Parts: sequence; C-alpha cells; structure tokens
Amino acid sequence: MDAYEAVFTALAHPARRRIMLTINFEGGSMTAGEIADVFEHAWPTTTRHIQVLEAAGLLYHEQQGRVRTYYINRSRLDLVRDWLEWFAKDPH
Amino acid sequence: MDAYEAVFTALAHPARRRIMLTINFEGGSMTAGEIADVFEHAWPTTTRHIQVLEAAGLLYHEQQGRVRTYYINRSRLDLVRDWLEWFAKDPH
DNA sequence: ACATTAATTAGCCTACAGGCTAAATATTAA
DNA sequence: TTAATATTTAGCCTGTAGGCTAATTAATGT
Repeated sequence: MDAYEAVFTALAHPARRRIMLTINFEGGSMTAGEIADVFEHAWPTTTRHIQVLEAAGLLYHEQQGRVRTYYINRSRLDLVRDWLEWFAKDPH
Repeated sequence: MDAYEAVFTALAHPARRRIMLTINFEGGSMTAGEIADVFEHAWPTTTRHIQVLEAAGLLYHEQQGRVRTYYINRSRLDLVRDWLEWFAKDPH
C-alpha cells in the first residue's frame, strides 16, 4: 500500500475524519483516552481507527507514562492537496 | 451517506483515483469503453467504479446513441479542499 | 431481420474492514 | 504488593466492497 492509498483510505471513514477534526480543534494533540471519550465506539474500536491514521502518517504519538498523546501531522495532508492539484486546471 | 463520505470513500480506491486522473488527463471526458480499455479489470468492474464516482458527484455522463461519455465534475473536488482547510492553520 | 458493438445489470464469491468483548500490558497510587 | 488506571492486543463475527462471468439491453451496421 503506497502513501496515497494509505492516506485516502484512512480519511475515507467518517470516524477517522472526525478524529482528525477533533484533535485539530483541540489544538493538535489529545490523549488516547480523551479521543476515545468523544466517540460512541468502544475504546478498542477507536484505538484501531487511530492506528490506521497513524499508519498513514496522519498522526504520531508520544508516550508519557501510561498516557499516550496523539498529535496531528498536518504536513501529511499535503499529499491530498498535491493530488487535487492535478485537477486545478485543464491539462494540455 | 453524506456528501463528504461519498466523495472520500470514492477516492479511497486506487482504481477510482486512476479513473479520475485518466479522464482528467484526457481533457476531462472519456467514453465508458475508453476508460475500461485503460484498466486491467473486467469491464463490469470498471463500470461499478465509475458508478461509485458518479454517485459521489465526481463524474456525470451524457449518452450519445450507445456510447456513454463520462465527464469529470471538477468542482466536486472542492469538498475535499474545503475539508482540508480546517487544517490549514492552528485553530483557536 | 440479424449480427455486432457498447455498455450495464445480475448474481456469485472472497477477503477484509470495522464493530464488539475479554484479556493482556504497563504505569501509578494506596 | 495490591488495586486502579490507561491503553493496547487478541480474537470473534458480520456486512459489504470489489473482483469475476454470464446475461441483458439498446443502438448501429449489413
């Protein structure tokens, strides 16, 4: 799976887009527990969504004791912006 | 399924992204047969991918006799651009 | 009329995404 | 050292995405 596929696939699921938006709105970082609290899903379900996002490079984390903080990797979204650029104007 | 989900899901599959790029590069429109010829997949498989893209509003078509021409709806990609805007700068 | 061409629809089959609960891991508090 | 807290891992189960072939539809050419 290449980078484009990972990122586009990761963003395809509404729960994962919500996770991205939520962390972003909270300033760019949240602990796993804070993220899990926001969602209706069982915690392990959210964990897996987070892992998909991280595998795509859209999130990364730091461990502080037993607390894991996830950060948004905004630059990774450039991959999507770059892809969209192909459609910005008529090709010739 | 809302518009965001439709568009992001449609773009998640590599074959569908390739269809978008291919039509775009060919000037914005291609017949179903021309599209199908480009891909390794059986034609019905490509038909389904096209239908997913059309259902998401990313393509539309016109029928001329037995030939169906598909067109890219570039403006629909703004949905993705708009979504990405949330991450353009730190929120406050 | 009949065959050919363009394309979709029908329907099957398989892999896997994404939900869950229960168990495990690791750190901190009592 | 035992209990509590934070989080992931393991593993199950179900629905559906996405591949295929065969059948259908509809328009065109002979």
